[in-house]
Amino acid sequence: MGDESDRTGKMTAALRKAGIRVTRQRIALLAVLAEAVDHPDAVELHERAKRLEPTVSLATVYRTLSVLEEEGVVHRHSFQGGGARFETTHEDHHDHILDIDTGEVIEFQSNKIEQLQEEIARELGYDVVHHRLELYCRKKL
Amino acid sequence: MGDESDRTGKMTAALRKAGIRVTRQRIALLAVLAEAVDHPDAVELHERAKRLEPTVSLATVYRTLSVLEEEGVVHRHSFQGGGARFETTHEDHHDHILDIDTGEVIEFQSNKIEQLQEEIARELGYDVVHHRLELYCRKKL
DNA sequence: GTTTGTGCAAAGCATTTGCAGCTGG
DNA sequence: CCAGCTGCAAATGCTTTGCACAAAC
Repeated sequence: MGDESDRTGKMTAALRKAGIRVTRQRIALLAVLAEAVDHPDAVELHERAKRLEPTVSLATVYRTLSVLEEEGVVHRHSFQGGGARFETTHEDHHDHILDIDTGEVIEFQSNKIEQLQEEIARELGYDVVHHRLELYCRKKL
Repeated sequence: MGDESDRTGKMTAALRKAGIRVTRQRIALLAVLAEAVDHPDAVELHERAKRLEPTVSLATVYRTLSVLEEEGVVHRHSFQGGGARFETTHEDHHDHILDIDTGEVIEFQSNKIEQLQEEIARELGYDVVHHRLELYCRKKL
């Protein structure tokens, strides 16, 4: 709980820093994002936020998510099937495993793969600006 | 030219095999796909196909692409920004580099990365069914 | 002749936007 | 106060679909 309000605090601070007004709707969304351990989509975030602040509209959820994304506070993922899903940015970069059957998202991290990517791009005359790596998987029996 | 009609031939064969009728519109689309070296989207494919067969509609392009995808004849890619882009399936599996500035697509292949992916999934109790790896890059100076 | 494919226009879906009113600083 | 938000509803962009006609086999 301490952690959670810390994160919310950091987020509101980020809003303030960006010269952006701190409204009831935005606070609600930030709280929801802070406590989310899954990777919810906009509709899901909207539903959760409405429980804290019934006046939030889906349009505002989208607008706020875009602002937060620009500020680097959240990441937007466009996995296969359905709409975008969001997560709060955390320290370490990571990629995702998606459980095909359940839709569950598992995070992982591989420096080796990262290095190989850079290497491949370099050999072809490119610099990697960002990448997308998703493993669509099924649980082993 | 021989190669190209070979590929078209293989594709029509694939249609026949799937018990699907071979129509003028589908032949046009197949020809366009066979000669495409880039990764065109549906609208672009529609425009090219219309040059061969003016009666093709965009709806049919989409419908045919879905059939071809199910038959494993083409692959659909959903890169960031804009709609889906298509390419004919070729022997070797590969991933993509996307030039952020030009939209150009470069293919590459890395067994090492592939192996690492399997390894990571296995350790977490998963089998990789398929994956998506895209490097969004900028040309080095 | 059936059965399947086609064009057209309308519908779907996720997301964005214009606008008149509300509200934070 | 007044710029910056907000909800609402309408608009967007890509893709799919219902339907009556056309064309494969």
